[in-house]
Amino acid sequence: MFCVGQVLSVSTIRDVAARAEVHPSTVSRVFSGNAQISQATRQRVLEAAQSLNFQPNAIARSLSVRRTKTIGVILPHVFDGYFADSFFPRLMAGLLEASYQRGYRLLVGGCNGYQDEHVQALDILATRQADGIVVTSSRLDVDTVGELRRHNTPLVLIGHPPAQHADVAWVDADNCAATRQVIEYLVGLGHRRIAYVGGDPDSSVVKERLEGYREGMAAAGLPVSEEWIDFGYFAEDGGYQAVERTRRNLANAPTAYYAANDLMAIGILRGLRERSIAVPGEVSFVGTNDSPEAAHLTPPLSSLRVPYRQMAAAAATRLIDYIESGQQPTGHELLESCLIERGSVQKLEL
Amino acid sequence: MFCVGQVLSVSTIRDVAARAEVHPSTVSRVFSGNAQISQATRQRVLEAAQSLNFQPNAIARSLSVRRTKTIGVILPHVFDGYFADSFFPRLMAGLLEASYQRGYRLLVGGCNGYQDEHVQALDILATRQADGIVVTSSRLDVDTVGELRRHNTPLVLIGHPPAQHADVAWVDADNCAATRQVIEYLVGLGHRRIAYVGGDPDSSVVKERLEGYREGMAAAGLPVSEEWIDFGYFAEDGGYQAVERTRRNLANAPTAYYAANDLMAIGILRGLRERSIAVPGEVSFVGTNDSPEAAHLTPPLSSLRVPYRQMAAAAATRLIDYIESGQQPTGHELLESCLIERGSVQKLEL
DNA sequence: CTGAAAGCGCTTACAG
DNA sequence: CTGAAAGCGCTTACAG
Repeated sequence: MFCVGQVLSVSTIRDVAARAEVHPSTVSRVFSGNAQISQATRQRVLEAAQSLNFQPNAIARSLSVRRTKTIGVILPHVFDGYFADSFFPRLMAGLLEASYQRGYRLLVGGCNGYQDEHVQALDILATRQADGIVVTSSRLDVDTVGELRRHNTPLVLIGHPPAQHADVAWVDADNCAATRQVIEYLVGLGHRRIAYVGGDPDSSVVKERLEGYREGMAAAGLPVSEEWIDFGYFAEDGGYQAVERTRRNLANAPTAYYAANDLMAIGILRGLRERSIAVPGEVSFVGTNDSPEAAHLTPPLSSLRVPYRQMAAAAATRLIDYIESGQQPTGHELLESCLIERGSVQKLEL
Repeated sequence: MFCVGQVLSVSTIRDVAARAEVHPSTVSRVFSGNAQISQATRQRVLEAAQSLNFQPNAIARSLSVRRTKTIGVILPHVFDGYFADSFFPRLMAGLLEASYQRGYRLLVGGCNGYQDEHVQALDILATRQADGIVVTSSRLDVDTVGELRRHNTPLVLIGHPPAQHADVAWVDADNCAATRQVIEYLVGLGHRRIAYVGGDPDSSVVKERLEGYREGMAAAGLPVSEEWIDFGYFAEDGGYQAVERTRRNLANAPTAYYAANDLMAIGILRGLRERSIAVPGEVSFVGTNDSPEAAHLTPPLSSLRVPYRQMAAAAATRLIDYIESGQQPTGHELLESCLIERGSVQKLEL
């Protein structure tokens, strides 16, 4: 075949060995780094390698050492909303940052729904394409963690583990506590009727936040009307509909909304506007994630900033630590969220 | 070592062979799919595999067939802005979608700047960790494409290739034509003094758009004042500063702005507001990317929607086609952008 | 349709 | 410090 330019590293360890007049194992030793090699032969080998444009084949090495320096992650590529949310880019940034630092790469696979997630993850692990996996979805209806643990696979979870897998390694934000603090903040501003608009009720974050909401209300001695609790499935339109559903009984209508993401908060804003409700004069609202759009809304959206990037970096670091120590990961980390105060919240005028 | 649960596929092809009482090569044949195997022995092998929880080791297979079913992509994880822009998630969604469909996975590596990009890419390829690579950045000051081509490596570029590599495979949006159309649209609404706010002038997209801008102005017979051309480096603050710089000479101030991303458009909006300039009454503006925030600004932002996801999917598909056909990729695709009209643009009242 | 053998390109205990 | 050998777990031309 006719080829222009030098083809990618066609040479192997034995070509280099021949040229440097040493045994292939010696070449291997200078490239795997640790072994004791005399300056002289190292020099010769390096020169030979140089001139042959040699780079060790990572796949061959992986087969030999049974390690790929790769960590896996599975993403539900069929859900458009997944990529629109600011969780995703921050997740990737954190994973990449930590992996790069440790000389690892990310093997990313798609999945066509939550059921497929552990299938894909297991495939990656069973076929030895990655050394471990970080799991991001913790849906209560799909036992991804259980499925993976059954196979005794290095895993760290971003998010809380389900109760039966409490001893798995995980890192998460303080969802319950942070939501509770938001509620307390709103209560402190005079709000008494506060709505909670969650995402998908089958996800554990949403439950944790709901719990924080209930705790906050209870701590303030406020009753919770079930009319104030709604699930917008993380979509703009879900937030919009939540307004409708939570304001059927006008006498009991909320004066403040907490939304589990900013997109729903935007939908809530739209719903309030359509009803000519002054924002934040009559009704305040707080979003979650501090997405790029938050600061630019009218009014600017107060939002609970969740440290996704740091969480992802911590998860990857933890996973790599465990991979390299050869132990099954355990233990956890809880990272603090932080409320960014902006114009969408106001003291309630009585 | 003490282990609970069944460990991940410890068995190999020869364990299965022993159990099924066939030769290992036969086991290999039933798993690699193509070979002719009698129903009877296939059955026996499958059962043996089942009971041993066998899954073929992909790394070993890769070493043997010299193919990983993995495509590489390098991301500049050190640039925060990269992950904030809507380009990134759409890129990933498209790459994943196409890869998944073809049974490929993505090997994602970080890079600590544009100079590092081809170093990382080359490393992935030279060490045979991926079968090909999709390159996303085309910076005019760093010859990533040239570096990769020199090594005769399967590559497809998302974006226009630099002139000296015109024959590389690429897919891109119609940046020049689309920008030109935006300008013509603004001209049609009566605007005569139109500003162009680009991103990083060292990136080729930005040049292409600038060219479209100049073409559009020229076609309308309008002069271009160099004061109207500014570069905001894709940052909100860059857009804000562009307002300042383009309005020093008030008599010559633009009545419309085109920004090469939405974030800069948001900065422009802020700059205009601070000067109490009515939007869109006095000044119109158009962004690019139709990011999630665009629709929710006040006024809602008109934006040029670039089909990043489709571009990425097309690039991955093209790359995989080429990998599987064993040829060096060539040819290209140009995908159409689409202007989403919203409230930030108005007919100029004279 | 199936077996036996050589090979993919490394690594690493074992000698010396 | 270096060599010789066996092995990592597959694949695939070559026979039959």
